[in-house]
Amino acid sequence: MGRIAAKQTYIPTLLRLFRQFGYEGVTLAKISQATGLGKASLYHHFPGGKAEMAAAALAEVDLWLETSILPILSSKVKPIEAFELMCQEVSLFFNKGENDCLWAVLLLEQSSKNLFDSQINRAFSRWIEAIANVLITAGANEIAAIQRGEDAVITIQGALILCHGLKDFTPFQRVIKRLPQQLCQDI
Amino acid sequence: MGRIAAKQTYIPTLLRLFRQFGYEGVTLAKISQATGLGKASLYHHFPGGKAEMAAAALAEVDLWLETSILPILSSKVKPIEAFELMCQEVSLFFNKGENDCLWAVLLLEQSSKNLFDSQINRAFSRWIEAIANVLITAGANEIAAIQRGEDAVITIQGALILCHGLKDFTPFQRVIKRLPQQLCQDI
DNA sequence: GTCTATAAAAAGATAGAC
DNA sequence: GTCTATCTTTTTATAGAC
Repeated sequence: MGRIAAKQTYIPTLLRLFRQFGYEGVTLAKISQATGLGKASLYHHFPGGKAEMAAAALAEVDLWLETSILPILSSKVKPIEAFELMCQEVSLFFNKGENDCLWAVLLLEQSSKNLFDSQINRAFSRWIEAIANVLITAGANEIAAIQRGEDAVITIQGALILCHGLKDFTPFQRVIKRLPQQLCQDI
Repeated sequence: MGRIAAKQTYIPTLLRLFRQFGYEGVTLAKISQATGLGKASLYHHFPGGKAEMAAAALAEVDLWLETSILPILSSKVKPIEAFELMCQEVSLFFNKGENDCLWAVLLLEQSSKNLFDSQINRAFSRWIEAIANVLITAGANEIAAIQRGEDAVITIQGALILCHGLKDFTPFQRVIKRLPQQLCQDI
């Protein structure tokens, strides 16, 4: 197995660990146990150490956005249908609200050097812009469209936080179900 | 200065550190530097170590909820006025969106033992219930009222995340301004 | 490509003087 | 109540055998 393919094998585990415990909360011991690899082997695949492992997890989320979300929003279907497909993917990715969002985890930690901030900034911006473009194409005012894109991200991120606080994931499912209509309201 | 009074002196600093870096991201070295106290002195005030220091910071947020938010929602003013006062306090506490929320930070970290989960759960529940009670008193349906309370928390938490991602705090101010009307809509 | 062993640094915590 | 010094454990990271 080539090095790139080998790395791919461990990335879902890395993503799970970093979004669950945060950057500082993940230790090489935890990673070693979760992957079944010794520490030295981890450094073979990720010479940059923990920072490179977290970067790989973050890249996986970027890839999800690029391949599972943005294409839907660039397709020619009606806005309401695009948003329904988007919400379906979101619900799947976050396991109906039970998964944390790696973006939020890394942002809130503000770990020493803000290693990942610009990458996360770009991801948020691209998502918001893609939602706004759907609405603009449908005739919406540009400023209102961008605000709705922001509202969508706010709703998703806020619902994930609330649900983890309440240990009740029904609010996430409720707001996700409402979101497509909300985004198209009065457009 | 008595021990309790002395502790009080350092709590704002502790709150700032823990909400900025998270539980795992805060080190005793950082606390020592930020407070100007040596490590041993910190243990004099907080024999329970880092966990007790984080608990003190969290208690400060609880106190804010109890003294600055819940009384407003128990007062006899009109719902729209109560929510406007609430949002004013929220904006102040989070410095117009620039401060992180300690609840969110600690929740997302899921640090080993979930030390603070039940406390945060109770805080969210109390806040939601207080908002719902305002609306129920004004004649709203109970289930709808609770959902609006959830929506308020979702909006606040989500906006804080988004703003930190975008490094732009205007969305927080926008949704906070809109929130009172939104909560009273069609009630 | 994985391992054992080990180093080097950082972090949490304590003892005891003042 | 604060300090210096020290201890213990954890964590990151590397060397080198297989």
